[in-house]
Order: sequence, then C-alpha cells, then structure tokens
Amino acid sequence: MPELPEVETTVRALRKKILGRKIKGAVATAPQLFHDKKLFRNIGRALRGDKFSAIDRHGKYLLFRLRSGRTMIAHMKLTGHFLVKDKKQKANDIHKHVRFRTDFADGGALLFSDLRKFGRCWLLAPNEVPEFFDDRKLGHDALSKEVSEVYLRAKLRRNRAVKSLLLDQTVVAGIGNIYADELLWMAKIHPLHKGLSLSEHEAVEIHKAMRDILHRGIKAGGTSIRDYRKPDGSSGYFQMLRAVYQRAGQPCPRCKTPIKRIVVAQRGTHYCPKCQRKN
DNA sequence: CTACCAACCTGCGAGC
DNA sequence: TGCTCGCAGGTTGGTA
Ligand SMILES: [Zn+2]
Repeated sequence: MPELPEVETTVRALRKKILGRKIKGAVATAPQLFHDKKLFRNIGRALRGDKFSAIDRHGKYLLFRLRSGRTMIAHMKLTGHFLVKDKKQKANDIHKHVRFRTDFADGGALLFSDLRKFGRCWLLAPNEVPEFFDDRKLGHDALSKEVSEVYLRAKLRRNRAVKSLLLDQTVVAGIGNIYADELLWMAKIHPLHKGLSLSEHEAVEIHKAMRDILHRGIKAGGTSIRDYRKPDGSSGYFQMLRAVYQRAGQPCPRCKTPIKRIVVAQRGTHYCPKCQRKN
C-alpha cells in the first residue's frame, strides 16, 4: 500500500470532498482498527456532530483535524484505502472490505477499506499528537524542506544497507518498498551499498532521485498494483512508469540487462545489476 | 548499534 | 479441480 505518494494523493482528494460536512455517525467493524477497544465500540458517539476541518499528512500517516480540536490519525499499512461514497451511490465490489465508515448528515460517507486489516486509527486530544510522533521517533517527511541534501546525507551515514535506511521511518518518513527500489535505480546505487560509504556525489544523487520519484508518484496518483485506489475508486498509474519494482527477469529500461530480485531488510528488492553496482 | 524473525491478516498465482 | 507454498505499498516488538 500506501507510501507517501498514495497517502498524499488520498489526502488531496479527501480535502476536496469531506471538509466541513457534518458527521452523523460512525461504525467500525474490525475490532483491531482502533487500538482502544472502548473507542471501537463508541466511535459513532465520539464523532457525532463533529466535522473534519483540515487534513494533513506526515510520512504515511493521515491526520484528520476535527472542529472539536481533536485529531484522528490513520495509517493504511499494506492494503488500506479511503473511499468517498455519495448518497445515491450503491454498494458494490469495491466496498467488500470496508472496516470503518463515517456517515455524514447529507447521506454521503467516508469509508476505510482494508483487506488485510492491518490499518490503524487513533483519536487523540490536541496535546497527544506531538507525543504520538515523538514516541515513534518519526523522521521529517521525505518531501519537507527540512530534508535537504546535507541533512539526508548525515542521516544516511550509518553502517547499514542504504535501502534499509530509506525504509526506516525514523531516518525520513514516507518512503516504502516500491519507491525505495525505484529511487535507488534512478540514482544508480546498489540497495546493499552501506550508507556510511556513500560519496557526497552519491548522496546528492539519492536526494535528487528521492524527490523526483516521489513527485512522479504523486503526479501519477500513486501505484495501483493490487489494492490501492484513489478515494473515487479509480487507479493510479505509477505502476506503468516503474523501472524495477516487481520486474525481476525483465529488461532494465536503461540498459536492457535483466532485473534481479534479492532480499534486503526482509523485503523483496529489485535492481539492475549493471546500472547499480556495489561500491 | 546491527541483523533477523515472528506477528498481525487475507487473497492470488504458480506448481504439482 | 484442489492442495500447498511463496509472496504482497508496513510496523512493532522480541531475540542475538
Ligand atoms: Zn540497467
């Protein structure tokens, strides 16, 4: 699922659709969705009468700001996605795995669909939001101005495989398995290259590729390989633009060498053995 | 520090 | 057809 570009695509679409609409009620159908069992049962009462006043994103987390001052934080994990349904729309296949719905007074609804039920929501008081991210030691958002070339280079200066560092949300928040593989291909860096031994030039290339790939992902509306959908139910198209992710055995778009698959940080990892040499 | 593993869930495609 | 295995956009918590 959802990495930074998918979450950003979702946030942008939801801002246009759900801000200011009065909440009539809410129902959760997967007990594990809310960490708090009591909240799972009472979410309808907790949200009734409130409105979403803004929606923000930090890495892969969505922050739904409520007029009451509270914030509902959501993480879509692997298969979660939000859908907006209007009053007249009939239930259909794409609603099969809805685990949480927020109903608006106008008859529409915000749905959270999540086949594997890994997604999580938290309803927090204003003062609890900073500590939520502090506890997780979440890094700056990958596209924020704080993540400069110099900053990223310093954060990558560790004795670990560069791909594992890029996936580590305490290093920088938002990069996941697809975009890590794609940006390393673009920067021509082997995924097992140690962060510590990156040259200044290589670190600059990674920074440039990271921003470029994430922006392209957003422009494409994300990657819809399996489950991910935009809130209107349509697909993103970054899967058409990818160079290496899940293309093992197929030709590298740059040099035609067959793409290789290895495992790095317990994740399937795809790269071109000719364009991305170790050291 | 680092690396590795199991858990949390459901479904799909490959191979037999 | 039907079974088993491996694999999947993520994170957390445990071990060595
Ligand atoms: Zn190549």
